[in-house]
Amino acid sequence: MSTCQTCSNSHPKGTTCMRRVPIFLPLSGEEMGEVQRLIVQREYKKGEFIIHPLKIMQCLFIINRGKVKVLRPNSEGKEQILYVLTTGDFFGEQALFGRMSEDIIVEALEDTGICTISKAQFQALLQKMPQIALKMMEVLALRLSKMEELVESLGINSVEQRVWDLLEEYAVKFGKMTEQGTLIQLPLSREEMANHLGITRETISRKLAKFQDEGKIKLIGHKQILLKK
Amino acid sequence: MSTCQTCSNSHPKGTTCMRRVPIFLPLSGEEMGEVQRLIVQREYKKGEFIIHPLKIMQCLFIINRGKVKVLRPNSEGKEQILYVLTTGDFFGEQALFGRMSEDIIVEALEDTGICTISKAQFQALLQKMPQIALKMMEVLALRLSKMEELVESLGINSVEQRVWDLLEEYAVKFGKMTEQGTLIQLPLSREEMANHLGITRETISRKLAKFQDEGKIKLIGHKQILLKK
DNA sequence: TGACTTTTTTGCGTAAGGTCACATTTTTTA
DNA sequence: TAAAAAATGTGACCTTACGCAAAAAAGTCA
Repeated sequence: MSTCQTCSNSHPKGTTCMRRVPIFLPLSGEEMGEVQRLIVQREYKKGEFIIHPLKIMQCLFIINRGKVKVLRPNSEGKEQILYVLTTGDFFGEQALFGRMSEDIIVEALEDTGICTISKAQFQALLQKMPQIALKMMEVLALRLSKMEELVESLGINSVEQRVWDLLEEYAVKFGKMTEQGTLIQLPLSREEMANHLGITRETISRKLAKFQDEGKIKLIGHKQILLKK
Repeated sequence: MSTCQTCSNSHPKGTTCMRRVPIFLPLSGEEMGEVQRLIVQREYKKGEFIIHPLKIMQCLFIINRGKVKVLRPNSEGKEQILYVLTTGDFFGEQALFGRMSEDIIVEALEDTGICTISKAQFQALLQKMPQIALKMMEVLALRLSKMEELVESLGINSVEQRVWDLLEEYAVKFGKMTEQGTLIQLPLSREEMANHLGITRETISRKLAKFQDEGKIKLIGHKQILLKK
């Protein structure tokens, strides 16, 4: 299922994954070493569940490599995708505050390496190194702001606008500049994108086809889109 | 427009508004007194803007009495209501982390008393009393969870379900138990509720009428709803 | 209390997205 | 590389909420 090893073992040269994690950036080298020893590294295969109602782990997860999707399923089998998280992002913070992370599911979108710290150890860490709490608060505030943006988009933008906004977001996060425009490596399938935007698979297909007809984008296979400039 | 006075002045008997504010609960009596001296109390009339793009104040706002709505307007004049906040809730935390609070508007829904602490002073406070940061982080995580719920609702629930969920939420927050059921004092107008749920004024009217026909609720004037048991 | 204003309700036609069924393309696997 | 599987695209039809307009109800103020 998943192998365990200390994070430092996997970086023999001493370059640690912690440098990529914003919430640990304010720490001194010595403090980082201390945190390092608490971290357990885990590996997840594409499609594997990292958090699942049937698989409860009370710890903080920090993505070292790869991508995950965070989603809430509803009773009728539909699912709302909340985030796509990648290197340096954390999740599982709900569990740290005693709140059961209700029905959140986190699934690996590709092979993913994750650092975990147990709830108890992380809470002790917060007491000892309050800088982490400050930084974490900042990241949470940012994520909140992001979620507020999504609410605005779901609430007042037209479907077409929502799809376009998503492309622009992905262009920034997953795009590479080329001569013809920005080439986006899509992290989600059509169905998953639809589940993020609160629409259906068919609708997103139609909107993308429309954008292509209008010359705004070029669909390349199913996993790439060229956003023309 | 708004009067200023230290919070302690408005509570001659020494009972301070701070006791109602979760993020200050972990503080000792002495620490509370210290924070108290940094607080400036302001009063806002119903309909007055507390945060507005044209009225930038870099501070943390804590509601002492009353209710406010937090909303994001879009370019076409529509507005998405994000939260209704009340006694003990805070807002304006975005500004504390250097992020411009883009286009957020906060407006008083009724006459409201608010405690404010300047950005600089609050940041110093966080350094000095890290318990506040821990508590604030917890509250932010809770609010994030709330926003995720709203996204789920906007994304996958039917309009009818959304309206019903809102009634149930208000029943908990603003309802009083009576013999016939829960009497809800609505904090928002039909239009505002619609702006929260991403639908139109007319649609929410129709759904409420339908619920009434089905015997689930009883509309009492425009500002009260009886949720029958 | 009565006139006035604001908010809400309701009817009706329309547009937009959902649903279903099936064709097509891409990706995966043998 | 070919066959199988998975994902995506497309057309026809249907449902639902929107938008406009006008009526009704509730709230407000002199």
